[in-house]
Amino acid sequence: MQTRREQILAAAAELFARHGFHGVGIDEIGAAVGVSGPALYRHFRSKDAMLGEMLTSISETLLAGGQERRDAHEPGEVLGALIRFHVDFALDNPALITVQERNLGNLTDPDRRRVRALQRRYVEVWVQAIRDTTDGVDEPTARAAAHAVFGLINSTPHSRHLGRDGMATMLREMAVSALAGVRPGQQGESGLPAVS
Amino acid sequence: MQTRREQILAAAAELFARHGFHGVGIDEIGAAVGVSGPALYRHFRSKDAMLGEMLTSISETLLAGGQERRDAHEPGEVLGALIRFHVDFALDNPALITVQERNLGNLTDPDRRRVRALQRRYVEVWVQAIRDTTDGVDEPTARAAAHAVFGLINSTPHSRHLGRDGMATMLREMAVSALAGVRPGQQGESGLPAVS
DNA sequence: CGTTTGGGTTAGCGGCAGTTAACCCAGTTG
DNA sequence: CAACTGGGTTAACTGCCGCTAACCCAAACG
Repeated sequence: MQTRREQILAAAAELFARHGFHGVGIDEIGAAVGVSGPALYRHFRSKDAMLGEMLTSISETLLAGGQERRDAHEPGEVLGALIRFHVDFALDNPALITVQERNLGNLTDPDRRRVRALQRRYVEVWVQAIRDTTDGVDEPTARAAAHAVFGLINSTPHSRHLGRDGMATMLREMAVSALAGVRPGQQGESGLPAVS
Repeated sequence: MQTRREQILAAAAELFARHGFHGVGIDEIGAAVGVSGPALYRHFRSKDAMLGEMLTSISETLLAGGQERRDAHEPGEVLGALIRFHVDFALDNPALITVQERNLGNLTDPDRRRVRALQRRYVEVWVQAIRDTTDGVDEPTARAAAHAVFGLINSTPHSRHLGRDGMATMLREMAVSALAGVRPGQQGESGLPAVS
């Protein structure tokens, strides 16, 4: 059973994922849990706060899961465990994954800082695992590779053709292969610097 | 040199990518091109129309590029060409990629249908190329794999650590490896059916 | 040289969305 | 059993946002 807050957050996540943060009204969220409109203010200080809590809790869950995998496995096994973990999370929480990807920009400034910090630490776990697995790969490359694999795994919500388990196996194998394709060596420094 | 419409669309794309469609006001878009507010209505019928034209033109560009690659290469070479093409497009138009990923849901109904149709055809080109390369792989799997690779390549805007060319090489290699990791065979039918 | 036209301006309207106010009412609880 | 409290309701305020109106003005053009 879920507490009311969780119930609301789940419904809101679904809606935010589909229509974007600003595309969803307070009344719709209320309607989705059977109460109408301003009743939500008994549970959350504001709409922004809902998104804030949602994204913070996702990031915390990911970070905690990542650290756990890192601490519970031999260095050579960590990356595989991380992949399994992330694939499962993405497949079981497609709405959350979508919201986290799309709506970082709609967070309030302090919330965004918090979430960014958590995400950075999660990525760091991956970076370490990647560098432990394929040695010789520099840190920026490992970070970029991690982001690329997140993109691959998080593509899940956009293609629900295979069953949940078929999808899981395919994503795991693709992720493993993709990371195996990351070459150590040249820093790749040749293009223009970032714009932003 | 760009026509005014293109200039506006480019600015709008940048803003939509950062703050989401509903997070950007008409006035901000105007300000971004040096005119203020309702001047945009000399060039577009509505804000919705701007997004519509933006996404339609992206999808058309992708589809055209995909078909071109398919027609200009031996069957065995098509997939590689598609990868190069898509990687280049994503790296050179990060804002557009972001908007296309995030804001499909904010399109007007007819526009969304149009864009979806174009996207489907683009995906179909990939599916064909994948099945021609790794034979034995069924269509749903190929489609899911295509989406996964899009996710991988489109992760670009979120990680600008390497230079443009370093990023390009890495993404190409990861994409190739990821697709090489797609096994033919079992249909993966074991999970729950899609929710939506 | 008058006039059409493309592109711009500011003022203002109408609607909607987030939030607050005021009120209500079941349970629990001393 | 009175009183508190948690969770709900509807009405109303306020500010923003998309869009239209009305007006302006340079340059092209017959």
